[in-house]
Amino acid sequence: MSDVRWLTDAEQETWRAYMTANVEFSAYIDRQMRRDSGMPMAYYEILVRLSEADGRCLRMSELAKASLSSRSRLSHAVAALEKNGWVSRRPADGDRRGWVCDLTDAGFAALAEAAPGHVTAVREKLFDQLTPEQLDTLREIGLAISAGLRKECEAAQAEECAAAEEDAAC
Amino acid sequence: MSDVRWLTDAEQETWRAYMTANVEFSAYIDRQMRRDSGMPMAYYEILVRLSEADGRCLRMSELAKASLSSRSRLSHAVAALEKNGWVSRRPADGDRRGWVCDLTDAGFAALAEAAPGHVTAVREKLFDQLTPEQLDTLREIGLAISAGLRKECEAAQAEECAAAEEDAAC
DNA sequence: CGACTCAGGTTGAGAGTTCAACCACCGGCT
DNA sequence: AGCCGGTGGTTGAACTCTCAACCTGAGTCG
Repeated sequence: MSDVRWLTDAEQETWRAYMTANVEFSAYIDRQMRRDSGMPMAYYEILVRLSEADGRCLRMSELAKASLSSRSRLSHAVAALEKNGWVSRRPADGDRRGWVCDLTDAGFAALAEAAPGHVTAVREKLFDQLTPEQLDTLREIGLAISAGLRKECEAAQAEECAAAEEDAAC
Repeated sequence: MSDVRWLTDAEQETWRAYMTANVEFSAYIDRQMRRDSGMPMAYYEILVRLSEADGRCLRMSELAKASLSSRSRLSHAVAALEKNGWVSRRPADGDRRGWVCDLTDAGFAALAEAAPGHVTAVREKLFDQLTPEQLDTLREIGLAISAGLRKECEAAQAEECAAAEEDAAC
C-alpha cells in the first residue's frame, strides 16, 4: 500500500475545489427543487427522461439507465411518483418480466411547473458564473470523467472475455 | 414565468455532461468508500477535517462548515461516529452552549486505512482522465461556482443591511 | 435585573438511498 | 421436456439526510 500515488499540494487544491463545488452546487439545486416543487432532483430527472421519450414512456431498465439510477432506487422512486399520480406502470408486451412506466398528464404538468425554477437556478449558478471557454472545457471534462468511469466496465468485460476466450460480444 | 432564460441546445449538452459526470463520479467515490471502509464519504470527510485541525479537534459548528454539512447532519453523523469510537465529544470551554469534537486514535487509524483506496480512486477516475490544462480549468471552475453560490448569502445580508441601514457587519 | 433576540446544537419524524435477498421469466442447451 | 445461468424488476431492512421544532446559553438593550 506504500505505492499509493498521493496527491500533490496543487492536486489537493484542485480536488478540493472540484469536490466542494460539486457538493455545494448539487445541494443548492436539490434544495431548490424540494422547496419549490416538493420533489428531489432524482425524481425530477425521472420525469424529464420520460417526457423526452417517445410516447412519454420507457421500460424500467431504460429509465434507470437514462435517469442515472440503480434499479432499486428507480423502483422505489416510481412507486412514490405513482402515488402522486405522476406516472403509471403497465406490463411490457413481448416480455412478461418487464414493465413500462408512463408519464401521466398530471406528471407532465408537474414537470412543466417545476422546470422554470430549476432552469433559472442552473442558469444563475452555473452558466452565469463561467466564461464561454470555461463552459466549453467543462463539457469536455464531464465527458472525459464519464468515459473514464465506463472503462471500468470494459475492463471487467475484458476479464470475462479473457476467461471466455474470444467471446464475440467483446 | 415566460421570461425564463431557457438553455440552448449547446448549453443543454454542457449541463448534461457536467451533471452526469458529477452524479456518476460521486456515486463511484461514495460506493468505493462504503464498500472498502464501511462509511459514506460524508463521514470520511469529517474525519479528514478533524485530522487536519490543530489538536485533531474542532467545534461542532466549525466542523460543520469545514465538512460541508448542515448542523443537523453533522450532529447525526458525529453520533454515529462516536458509536464507532472514532470521535468523542466534550463541552467547549468559554461557551457553555458549544461542544468540541475530538478525533480518537481509533478514528485516526480508520482514516489511515481508508485513505489509500480513496486517493487511488480519485487519482484514477479524475486526475488520470484529464489533461493538465483541463485540471487547471477545473480548479478555476470549481472556485467560480462556489463563489457564485456564496453571493446569494451576501445578497441576503445586503438586504438585511439595507433594512438595518449601514450595519457595520456588512 | 428582565426581556428579547440570536447563536450553538440536538432531536424526532419522515423521506430517500443502499444493499442484499428474492421472485419470475427468458433463452439456450441437453 | 427439464435444467440453468442470466435478465428484469421488486421488496424490506438498515442507514443517511432533510426539515422543522426545540432547548439552552450568550449578548444586548432598556
